[in-house]
Amino acid sequence: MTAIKNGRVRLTARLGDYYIHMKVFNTQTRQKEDLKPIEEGKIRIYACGPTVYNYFHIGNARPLIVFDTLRRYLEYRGYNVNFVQNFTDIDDKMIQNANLEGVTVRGLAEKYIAEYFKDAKRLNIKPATHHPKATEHMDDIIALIQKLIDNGLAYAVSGDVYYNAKGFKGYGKLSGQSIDDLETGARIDVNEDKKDPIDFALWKAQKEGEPAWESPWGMGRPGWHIECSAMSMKYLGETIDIHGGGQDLIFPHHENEVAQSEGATGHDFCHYWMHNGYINVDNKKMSKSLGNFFTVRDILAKYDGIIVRFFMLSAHYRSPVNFSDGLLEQAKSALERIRNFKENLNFIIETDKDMPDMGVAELNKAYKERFNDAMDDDLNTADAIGVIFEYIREINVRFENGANAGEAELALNMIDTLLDVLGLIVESADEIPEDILKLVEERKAARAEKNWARADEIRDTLSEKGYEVKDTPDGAKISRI
RNA sequence: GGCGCCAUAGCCAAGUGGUAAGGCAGAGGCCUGCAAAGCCUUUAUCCCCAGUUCAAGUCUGGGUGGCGCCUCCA
Repeated sequence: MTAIKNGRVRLTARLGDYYIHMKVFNTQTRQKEDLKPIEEGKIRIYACGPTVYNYFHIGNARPLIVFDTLRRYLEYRGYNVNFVQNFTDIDDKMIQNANLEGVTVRGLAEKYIAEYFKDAKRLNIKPATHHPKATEHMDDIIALIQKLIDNGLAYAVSGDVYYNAKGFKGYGKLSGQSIDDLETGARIDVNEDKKDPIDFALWKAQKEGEPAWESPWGMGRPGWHIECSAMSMKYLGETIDIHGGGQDLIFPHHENEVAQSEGATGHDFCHYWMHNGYINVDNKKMSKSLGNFFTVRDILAKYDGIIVRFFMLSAHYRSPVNFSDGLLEQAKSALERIRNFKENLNFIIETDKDMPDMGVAELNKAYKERFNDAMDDDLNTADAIGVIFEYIREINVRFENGANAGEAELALNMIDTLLDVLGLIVESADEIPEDILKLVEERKAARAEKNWARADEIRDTLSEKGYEVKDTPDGAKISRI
């Protein structure tokens, strides 16, 4: 199969019965690689979800939006995507905030999981195929820890269980660190029970007043990393295609997941590691510990979720992006152009002029290919958005003097399809109420008599009622503001 | 100290070694009763210095500036 881009012919490799176009940047190899699914036509993705101890912030929103977009794109390309995103509902912060809010850890989790779905919906993030919770998978977690002990990669010490990092020969391969370097940089751990400073906890013995579960090592709770290994394996099998998350999870979280999963199964845990860049504020990483973060909830009070989503997708997912009100304003204006385009198309459909076809079908094909090429190139959403705007101009030029409804419908379907892949909902015009239509008619009469004062007066009235009227050679166009 | 990332117009941003997409903002114009939308024109010695090459924003080396991971964090 060939694809023509910039006048040059690009050859794509044939793999099995599929033509695999997509390349993704793999953190482990630090290069773009062809995405070859384990199972033809299917993709298994695990993305680390939020710890549900508070509303999620704009930094958390980035991986949610990025991997939701990846999932949407793969589905659009015909893959069956099994997308798993966990909720961490037990850890130190959960316990701390539950105490602060005077609720149980479970109550805290329930509250913020519900709030998560509200915010996610406004960002147009689809629910994952599965949303497993750590506290509901204790048996799986415990079994996995036991297996690591049996494999000689973990040891129990007075109710705690630690992973013997040096026992896993691949330790450090994801983050590109050698064990020795890690050890040099490791902080002195107060815990004397660890055999080595780089060992990490798989199970933590219960402390006074903390929630705990029964285990072969006594009452306790899982360490930070083990839940992802256990739940990934349960829902996606021992080897997955893609694992996603923020760059700050590469070490230690994902490195430890590799050690846990591969230490237990003896084979590859994940083929492609995809990590998104940070959201910065004033060029500094936004983080919970620095306290310079904005919750999505706060931002949504001022900006539509789709504006936030567009803002995120307007840069490549691996680049750091600065966050500010000014940039959201720019995103808002850019979306306005798309909205106008759709409104103009709807108007053309209503008007339905008797005009010859203008080659929209061919145009759609060409632009869809360019859009796909952009997305195939490591999910280059910024480039894909550029393609959408170029398409908009191209159609605007061709439809300068109107078009037949069929052509406009083709264009509308095209733009809706592409926007949907990116998860960008741009609302079409609602039904216009009778009283508004009457005013529009009245204004039309006034204009025919060149009674501009009256025409402008009606336009103001319409504006107050939330409608905007635009005059075109083919009549007045009315839309909601 | 170890590992790594980034630097493209006023702002945001894409860019496969062959001569700078797109969006926002600004200026001028077309259209228009006015307005809006749309269209056209316009705004870049691609951080600096060397090198490789017929050709470098793109590759190599060296600077400068900014940032991150190695510790809870997306």
